[in-house]
Amino acid sequence: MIKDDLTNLIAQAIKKAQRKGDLPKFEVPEVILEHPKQAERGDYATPVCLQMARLARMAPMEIAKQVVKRLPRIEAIGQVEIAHPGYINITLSQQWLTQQVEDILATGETWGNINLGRGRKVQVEYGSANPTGPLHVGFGRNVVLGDGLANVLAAAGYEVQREYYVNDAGTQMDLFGETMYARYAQALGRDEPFPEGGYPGPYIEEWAREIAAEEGDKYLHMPREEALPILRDLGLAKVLACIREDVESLGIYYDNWFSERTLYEEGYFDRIMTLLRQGDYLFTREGAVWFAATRLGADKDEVLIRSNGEPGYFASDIAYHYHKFVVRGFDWVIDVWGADHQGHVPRMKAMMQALGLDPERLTLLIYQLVTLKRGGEVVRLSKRKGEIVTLREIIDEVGPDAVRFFLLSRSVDSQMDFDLDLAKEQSERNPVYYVQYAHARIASILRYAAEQGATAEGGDVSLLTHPSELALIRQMLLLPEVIEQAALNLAPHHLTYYAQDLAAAFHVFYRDCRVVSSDPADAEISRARLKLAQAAKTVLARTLHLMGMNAPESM
RNA sequence: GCGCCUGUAGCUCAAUGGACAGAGCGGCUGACUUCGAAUCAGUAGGCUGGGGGUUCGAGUCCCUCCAGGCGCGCCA
Repeated sequence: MIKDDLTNLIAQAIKKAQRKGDLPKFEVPEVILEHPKQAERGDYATPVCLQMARLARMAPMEIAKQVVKRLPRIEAIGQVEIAHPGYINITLSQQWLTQQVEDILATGETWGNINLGRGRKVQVEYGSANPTGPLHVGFGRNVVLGDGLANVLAAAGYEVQREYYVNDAGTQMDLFGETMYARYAQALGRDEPFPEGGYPGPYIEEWAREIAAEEGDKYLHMPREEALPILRDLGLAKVLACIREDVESLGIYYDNWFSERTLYEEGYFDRIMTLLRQGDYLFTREGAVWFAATRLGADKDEVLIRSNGEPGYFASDIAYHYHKFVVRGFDWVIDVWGADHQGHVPRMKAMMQALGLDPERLTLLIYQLVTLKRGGEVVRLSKRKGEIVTLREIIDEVGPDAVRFFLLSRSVDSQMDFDLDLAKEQSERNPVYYVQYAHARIASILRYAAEQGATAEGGDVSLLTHPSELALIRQMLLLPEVIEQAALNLAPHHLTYYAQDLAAAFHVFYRDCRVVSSDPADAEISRARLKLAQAAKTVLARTLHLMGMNAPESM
């Protein structure tokens, strides 16, 4: 990536100036390259000479002179300027810029990839809701964020695994089983009472009716204790199929669905308990077994085995993460959590230490919760009453691409409002369609060109000299940097802004530059512009795909 | 009370400690007789919640106050 090249060249120039005695010896700070807000100042700028002023005890302008003197003029560098109070501004050469179009065309859909991850194995776990019903709308942000991040990390050179954690053990699962049993019995006409605290909602009744239709009434003829786990698992299969369908309608496909129950069946729970006991991290209080998280800096201790003998969720979490790191060997694990789980982060970090693992290898990515609105009014949800809005409803109402774009478009730290009416109302003129329109428009131009017998074959990209052409190329070249920024900061929302900028750059190019012309005199520039349009289509499609959206040929 | 997050244009939100704080929507004014007007151009709109501090330089870091969200269970 050109940015890295320039960064290295500047750092080398500084060191060379030091060796030659033009600058005093001091430790060179990290060279930061940024994009100046004013285009006249060039493509890249660095304030590094300002930072070095104190170290060198020289005026920043003078330092900059010495650095620029030692900066090799590679082909990509067009102009280098020193600006008050000590910035170095670099403008890319036009020749090099236009050549990048060929580069993009040759590389294709993988263009923009970088090697930040160096093949390290990272797991992104997201969407892991309790499998007791369809995905709630609140989990929309979770899966969109997790999947978008996974895409970004894959593009940044990590080996990524996408995982869904199936919470198929524990008391809430038993309660779900009792609910299924009651609904199943009711579906077959028996007057079975609804369990205390059971799961309301029409979908469970529907699954129970399906099971009754598929399996008949045989489970009513066996003891309730025997029928419960069977119906629980039949129901679980229905829920998981439903959840899978929900996420797949957003274009999300998991690599692995990991069952919590297997942690117990395959002995990992026992193993971590042994480990924790050996580390002296366990103690008993009031009949329960606790994890001494406060000994490792957490604010509270946590129950592992409740006084009724049942392991709590945290025990599973420890075994689960032991499995992720020790058994499966992930270098890095990212769990995507809503802000309502934020308080557990210190105990997760304590757990890593207790397992002898570097806490840095576990990232808990916390996003703030979504407020659902309809026409400016907050939609109040009551899980207890079964008044939930499902993710499915939102997808059906707004469309999968718009759901992904909107939910991805805010930083994780931003509490966001999702106004359904607004999302639909804007459907003509919202950024989702703005970006997709640009792609469809290019596709249309390329189709038109083909009809007219115009071809990019043999096009000379060095003819691309119009400011709008160069601006479009510059915008395309930013994708690797956007991917890097999104990967480093775990902030895939940058993609949504970049996509709009890229689309805008194309629309401006379209306004200013005729691609397919009937004038024979334009044949040469037309071929070059077809190359540019093709390249822009590639980069736009890539960006849309990174966001999990479709790149339509027409709309 | 304690912890985490947030407060930026009328609304929804961007901005790796760097130069004059940006975008979309909404408002106003313009542009389709050759490639898609779901587009483009122009314009109005800000003491970045208040106050201190660190820094050559702060929307960004620290302290404090105010306001909002989420936690603080032998639920997950």
